[in-house]
Amino acid sequence: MRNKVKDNTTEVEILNAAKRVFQHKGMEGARMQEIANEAGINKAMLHYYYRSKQLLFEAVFKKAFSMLAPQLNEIINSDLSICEKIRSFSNNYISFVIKHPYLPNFIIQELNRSPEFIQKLLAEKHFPNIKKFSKQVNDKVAEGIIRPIKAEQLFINIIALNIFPFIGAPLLKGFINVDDKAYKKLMTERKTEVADFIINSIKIT
Amino acid sequence: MRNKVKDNTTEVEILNAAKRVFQHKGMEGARMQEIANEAGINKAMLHYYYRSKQLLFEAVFKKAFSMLAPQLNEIINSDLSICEKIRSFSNNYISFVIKHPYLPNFIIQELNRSPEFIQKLLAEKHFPNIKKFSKQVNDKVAEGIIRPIKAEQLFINIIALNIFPFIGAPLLKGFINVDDKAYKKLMTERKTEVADFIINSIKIT
DNA sequence: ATTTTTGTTAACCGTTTGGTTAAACTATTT
DNA sequence: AAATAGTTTAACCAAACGGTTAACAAAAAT
Repeated sequence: MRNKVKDNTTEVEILNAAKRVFQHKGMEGARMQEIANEAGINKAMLHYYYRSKQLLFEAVFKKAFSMLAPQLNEIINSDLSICEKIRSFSNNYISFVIKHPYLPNFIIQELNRSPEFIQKLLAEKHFPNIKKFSKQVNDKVAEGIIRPIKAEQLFINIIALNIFPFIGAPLLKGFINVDDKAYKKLMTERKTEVADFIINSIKIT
Repeated sequence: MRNKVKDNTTEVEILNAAKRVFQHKGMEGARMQEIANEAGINKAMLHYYYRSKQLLFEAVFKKAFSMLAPQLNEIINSDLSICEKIRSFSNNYISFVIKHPYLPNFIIQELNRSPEFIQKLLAEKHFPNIKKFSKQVNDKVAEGIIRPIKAEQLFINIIALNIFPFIGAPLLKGFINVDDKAYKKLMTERKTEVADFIINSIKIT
């Protein structure tokens, strides 16, 4: 029937250009004309392929979110031990975000702008659920393997220690007074540092 | 000469209205007309008192930042012990942010939008410097009182654990699947939970 | 070969935006 | 009470915005 080897470079090129512009400037700050320029095509094409700014934005957002979701799933639904989960997630996540430094801030910022959006995500894909991780933590606490802590609080701590340094980079760079290069080195150290910090806190010696 | 009891309620009212609108919608999302409506006055007054959107925004931003800076200073330049600093800061900061939940995200978001802005802040006020805290940590590590950790990493961890749960609230609420009330309860618990978590990690038993 | 569909562009459109202006109103000074 | 300075408003403006249109070019289908 339809030959699916259609020339889709334009559609993809738009999405990539939109990704770059949206991640730097956010939904409100981004301009359709700028995205068109970035993609090297006419502005009307954006509407031809994605109808509206809102829909183009959602396409970009969902793609960005789908790049992070699997990693978060790992911490929740793998069969590793708690400590292994923490080491694995911290290492993988930080390595990933060093390569895509605008991603976390983009997602967090836009979720704050329209918090109802999370409902859409929660409905569409089988959204990660914390239950398994929760049970695992509660069991280990009961067994006396790790210090008493609510699973929710531990989860928040893991996410916070991994994600925040990238979102708060401008602020933190100012406070600890380092340039981009030195800051990036700190982030690289955190691949193991974060896991050690968490495990030191929860492990009973 | 000039009677300085001038009726400044308009100027102040504008700033408060601008604060509300900017903190909810950000610089790009905020509309001058909306700020005027929020303040219950004519739009021209905004320009009469603050000349431009940019200057009005900067006034709001600096005021917001000046509400947080002293608390960050506490962790850096007080004479408390490290553990006392952590307990005091976590308790005070979280209590404060529960009352002003939009503040951290507002500041982080806008610093990411224009990271050069931090230079302005760094120049104007005597910006907090991490040196004293840094020395304190290095000394205690050398004395064997706390586990080996870079002062910068510990500082980042403290900030991350305290600030992120508010910035990442929409995301975290989705993941751990709780409503606003339950989430707020978690935040209240964190007033002590965060400090315990950190101190457990660094204290040598 | 020619009709139909798909892809692309320049020009255009109505609305919204931040910002201005000139006049009116309200104190305060003289 | 006249003049002056400060405050507030409605009306206005040019530029920028997201989005549309109509004409056209390239492929595909007939």
